[in-house]
Amino acid sequence: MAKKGISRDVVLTKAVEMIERTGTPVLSMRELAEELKIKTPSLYNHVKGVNDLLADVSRYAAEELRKKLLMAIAGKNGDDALNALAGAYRNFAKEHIGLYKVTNSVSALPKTVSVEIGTLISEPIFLVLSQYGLDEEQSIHWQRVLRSIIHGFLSQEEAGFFQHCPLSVEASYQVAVHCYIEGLHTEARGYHNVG
Amino acid sequence: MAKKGISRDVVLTKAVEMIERTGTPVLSMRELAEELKIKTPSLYNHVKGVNDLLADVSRYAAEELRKKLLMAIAGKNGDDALNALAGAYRNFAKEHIGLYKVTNSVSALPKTVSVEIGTLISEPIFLVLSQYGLDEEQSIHWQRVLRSIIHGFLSQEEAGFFQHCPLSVEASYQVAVHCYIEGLHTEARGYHNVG
DNA sequence: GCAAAAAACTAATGCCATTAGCATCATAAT
DNA sequence: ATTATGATGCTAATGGCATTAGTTTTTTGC
Repeated sequence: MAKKGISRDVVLTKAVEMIERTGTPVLSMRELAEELKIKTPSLYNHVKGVNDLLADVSRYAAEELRKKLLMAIAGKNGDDALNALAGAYRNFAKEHIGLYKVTNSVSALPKTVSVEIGTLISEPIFLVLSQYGLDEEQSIHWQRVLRSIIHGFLSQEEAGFFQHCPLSVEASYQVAVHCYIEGLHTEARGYHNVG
Repeated sequence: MAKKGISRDVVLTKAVEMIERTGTPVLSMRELAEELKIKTPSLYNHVKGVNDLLADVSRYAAEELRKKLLMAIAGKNGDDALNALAGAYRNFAKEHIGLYKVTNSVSALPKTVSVEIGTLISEPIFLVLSQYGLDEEQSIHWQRVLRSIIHGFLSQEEAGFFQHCPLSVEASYQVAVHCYIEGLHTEARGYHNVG
């Protein structure tokens, strides 16, 4: 009873599918095996364990998010690009809540993986910020701030903290992003003007 | 072999102690029992289960954080109060990283508990914002934004996303908070001036 | 065709939370 | 003082989980 056409890639794909479906960043080897119609221990022919697998899923999720961010800012400049990036980030969280959560549950992962994920996501941000004429230190500060705002907002929204109040969450997000852009302009003005 | 002086409160206290010590928001009934020098099933005489206990720990953590925020803003106004609140929030996360994480891992909790926790933490923020003369909608938006910035920053810092870059994390936090205050002033100016 | 590697299986280990049922002790009522 | 009751502890058992060991079967490379 061998050869069911299962490879590391097939396992990874199924894991992603399950996380997308359930919307939670947790994986069960048992359920994974069940869906692949094999017994649980057979999974270990393809992956080292559940953490190994989760690391791969995290990498995949970060790459997907990165792609969306890059696509969103392609051909745009300045505030347009920033707004597009913020919108794409939120869309990703809305459409792929499970994957989004995975990118933020890096605490359990080896540090090398979390650094890798951090870089994948911060690069599109640096790309946009590069048009504001900040020096290197300021770029890093403002990259941190943008990620904080976006991730902070999305994770609180996802946690349901905004639910018990009828006020538009989208509008709040606009306020947050607009606040950031204003602050960024004020900072950039200290160096030289930006269009 | 009965009566070891264990009550629900003693269990809760030990749970908090363990979470503080390990810095992670997870509880093991086995380890908890071991530290209390009883057998695991005996815990069930005092708590319904691990989720029940975690809900209580979350409540406790939120109350502690709330106290710190209220103390920080006591007697302060406007930007002073905002800066103090932001500083106290970060101090709490630094000094009680486990408890801080618990307040943010509400996903697993019943919604009633997460709403309760959300309210405990948002009230000090509304208190500070009330001095800026915003209308009710704007207050809610800006409360959401402040929590997003603070929580987003602290959770990314905690996740180690800022570690691989030598630039001062404290300075980045100042940039974030300053950006928020600037934006808030711009918004408030639309209504009337604030001192 | 055959040897070796790959991939599936069964069986077993050990961790965990939780439940059931029993024993013991403190206390309050008789 | 004695006895009933309830609270608190225990042991034993269940069932879920990830993981490992060892075996069998199939594919693949020569």
